[in-house]
Amino acid sequence: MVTIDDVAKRAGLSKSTVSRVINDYPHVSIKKKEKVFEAMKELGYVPNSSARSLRNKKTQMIAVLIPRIMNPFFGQLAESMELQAAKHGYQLLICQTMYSKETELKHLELLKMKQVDGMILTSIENEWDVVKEYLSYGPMILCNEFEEEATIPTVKFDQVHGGYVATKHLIRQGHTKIAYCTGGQKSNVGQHRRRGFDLALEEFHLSFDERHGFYDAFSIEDGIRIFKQINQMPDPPTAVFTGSDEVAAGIITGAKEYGVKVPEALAVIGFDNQVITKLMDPKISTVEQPIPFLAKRAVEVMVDRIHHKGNDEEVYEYPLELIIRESTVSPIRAVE
Amino acid sequence: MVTIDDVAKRAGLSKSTVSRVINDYPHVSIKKKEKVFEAMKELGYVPNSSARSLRNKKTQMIAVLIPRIMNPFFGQLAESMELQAAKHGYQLLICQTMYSKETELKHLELLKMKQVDGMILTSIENEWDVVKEYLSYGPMILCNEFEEEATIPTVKFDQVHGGYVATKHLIRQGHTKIAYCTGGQKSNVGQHRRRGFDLALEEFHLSFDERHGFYDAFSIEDGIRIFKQINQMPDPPTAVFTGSDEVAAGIITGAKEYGVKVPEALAVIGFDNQVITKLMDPKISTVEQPIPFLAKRAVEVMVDRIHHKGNDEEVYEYPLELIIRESTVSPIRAVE
DNA sequence: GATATTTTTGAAACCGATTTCAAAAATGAC
DNA sequence: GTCATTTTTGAAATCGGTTTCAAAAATATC
Repeated sequence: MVTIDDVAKRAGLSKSTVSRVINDYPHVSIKKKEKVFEAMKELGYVPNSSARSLRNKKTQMIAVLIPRIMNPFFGQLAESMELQAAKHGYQLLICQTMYSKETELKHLELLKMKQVDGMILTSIENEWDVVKEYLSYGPMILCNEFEEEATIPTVKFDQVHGGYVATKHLIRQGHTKIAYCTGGQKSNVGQHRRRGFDLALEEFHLSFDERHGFYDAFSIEDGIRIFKQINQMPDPPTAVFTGSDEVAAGIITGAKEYGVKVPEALAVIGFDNQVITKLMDPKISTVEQPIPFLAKRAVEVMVDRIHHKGNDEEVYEYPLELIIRESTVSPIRAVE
Repeated sequence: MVTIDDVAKRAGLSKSTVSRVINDYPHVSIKKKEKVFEAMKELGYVPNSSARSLRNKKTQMIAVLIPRIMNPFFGQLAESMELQAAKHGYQLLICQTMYSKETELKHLELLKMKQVDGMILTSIENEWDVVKEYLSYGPMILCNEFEEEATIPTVKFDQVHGGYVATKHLIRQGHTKIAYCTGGQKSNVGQHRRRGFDLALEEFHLSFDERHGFYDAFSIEDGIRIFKQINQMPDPPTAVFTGSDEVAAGIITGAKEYGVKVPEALAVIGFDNQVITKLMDPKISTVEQPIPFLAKRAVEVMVDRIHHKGNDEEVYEYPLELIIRESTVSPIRAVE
């Protein structure tokens, strides 16, 4: 392995000088600088990153905690963040919690070990009181998920508004019995969406039938299962608000199997605006979350915090936009 | 920051002894061992990972090069690898090349810098002659993609067979004019699939019309575009072999738009067996690649190579399985 | 040309762990 | 209790960089 000492010897200089050249410090004569470059090239020298990290107390790595890569929302978030991090000279360490508290805690240790310069949390499995203990070990920010009482930078979507516009759209289509169907009702993201949902109902003086609440919906399979439950109800809902496009796709798939027409007999709205919304028949109405913007800002804020710029009270909120397609628009039922 | 010296001082011992306890070395009396554990706990000590890496010359990190996370095939591969790597005590550094030669080269430097203990290549953008130069800097293996002349461990699918069974299936359904529609014809994965495709045609004494070859198909949009091209042909194919489920989904979506019936007027077969195949109407016939097995073996081989176990000639090949659904099975056309 | 000032350079300390080597302590054999 | 052997322990070297500090060299000032 070629070390800085080898380069120094070859160039006939001290390693201090070589180090200065590597880091582009001033006070090195052009002659010697060239000698160093020549020696580096001849030997194919590249600085050892562990040694650099140890001395600089910076690893140039940022960890991002996501539930799992194959969740399209988090996958896209991770992809965008990786590209953005690279632009800032950082590696992104993608850590999957797989929805497990223990796994999340294990990943949080990375901050203690100084293996990463900072940590971006996109979901939280443990109680905030547990997670916040790690704040003293390095910069942490929230992205997507959030905590009311957390005093760390937060980059999020306006989930209340997202839940509100989606629900209002369903109501405007003439629906009064709307099912609510999401995963992780514990999360604040989920709670805010629910608040938006409730807000819309209130505005139109509608009430919610608790039997129409499903809080374990994550996947396509969950959507299919839930459709079956809905289909057996004596007084079924005529519309479903879902927390993800996958769940919406599942419900539509289930409906097709049982010959229930979407949107005529059952309107379904998704969330995220994943590609699948444009492929399903009918195309799925949904709420778009501008993920790349969120990712970009999150990485920027993280990099700032690593360099002690910005402050812990920063909160950035991005708007969500309703996208109307076919799965909610029934000519029979339309009010306006 | 709490260091091993702080722990040593607190326990009234030397850091050598503390280090022995941390690494569970023998020859430490039970009494002192307990003292060390107590001190570590009181101080909340965790070893600094950069320091460890520098001294051990091991970072416990493996890099995996993939084109991009949002490509479902590579996303699933990355997800499976991450979980498997964690089991072996390794972090997985997911590096997206975004199909760029330069980005790939930049990531390869990680091996030079000793930032990772090894590298798994799942796709190759540069010429192999360029890539192989990095072999001297650390262990590298191929997973999914492969190179005939490469002398490094390879974990792959039997793509020839995959292309063959899919094509044979189409032929058996009575098709004689089959379009071929993939991305990256440069890759060996693609070439082997094509070989399987050609093999099946030969077997049934069919010829291939070069106007039915599309080699720039990666995404759903590409599929839609290609359908339009096919639809305008004077003598169009009656079946399409595609390199991914997304492209197949795109073609089907395009066909729907133009009122062309799948599979009656156009049979379409996908590749990968992604969830989308079960959601589309018609459900997409496809070739399943057992990604988790591939990922598991790749990580195992990588870990072995890091510990100088195994050898560079290892090649593991996994079979691909045809999955027949609706997009290729037309009652009108069936031969058998 | 002597002196003051600035620029350039290298020796040595340092980052936080692991490992070697030799000394100290404990144990065993008689 | 003495000597040989084994176990336990710590001082110091090491990994490969960066940074400090002081000395050397170059330049400026008069």
